[in-house]
Amino acid sequence: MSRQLTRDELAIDPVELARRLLGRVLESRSEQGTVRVRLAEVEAYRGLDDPASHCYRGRTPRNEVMWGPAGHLYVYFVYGMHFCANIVGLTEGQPGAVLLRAGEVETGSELARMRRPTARGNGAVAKGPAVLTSVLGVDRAHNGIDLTDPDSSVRLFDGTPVPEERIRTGPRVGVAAAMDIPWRFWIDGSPAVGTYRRGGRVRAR
DNA sequence: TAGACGATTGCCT
DNA sequence: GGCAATCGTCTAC
Repeated sequence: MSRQLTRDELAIDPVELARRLLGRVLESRSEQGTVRVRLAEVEAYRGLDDPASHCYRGRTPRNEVMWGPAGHLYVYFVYGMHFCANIVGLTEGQPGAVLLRAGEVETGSELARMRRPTARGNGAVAKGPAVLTSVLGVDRAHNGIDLTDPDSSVRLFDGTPVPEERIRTGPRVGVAAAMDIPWRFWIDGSPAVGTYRRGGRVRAR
């Protein structure tokens, strides 16, 4: 069993944190069972100087968690039907977080498939931020949860390290602002990482 | 208080 | 590859 990460290890710049989170294992426990996902794709959002970040326009009730201590989970609702999960980085008073985009299901693939029967990748991978949250069973109720607390239902473990040469970086996905900033990190060759889609969604209708 | 829109996904052509 | 679904959050008035 691998070691649970400490708050000190997560209280760093989100860009550096994003790189370090690759290969880490996120575990969610519930009455249904346990699902463990090895993170394969993440994106950094650094508060005040990043126009794509939820914190760019200041502190609001929604982004409150991002302003708090590192190692907590920031979950938000998007597009009227999906949840996305972030891990808060930096220290208190300095907003910033890392969006969890995709991962490989290590434990509980049956439960994962049950939670997301139509998901791409048949339960072995969680490809996409909203797929990742539903596979883990994470929703609004998990907003603000402490990933470094041994008693939490969602916890973060050190997993297996990723060799530097397998880490790739590129522009963030689906954000219209600051598209040129290469703050997306992924593990090269991971089955959980999809093809790149340009940011700046064209509005339908 | 009304209106615009979003860190997405999956169905349909 | 195109685009609809769907609603919480934020901004402007």
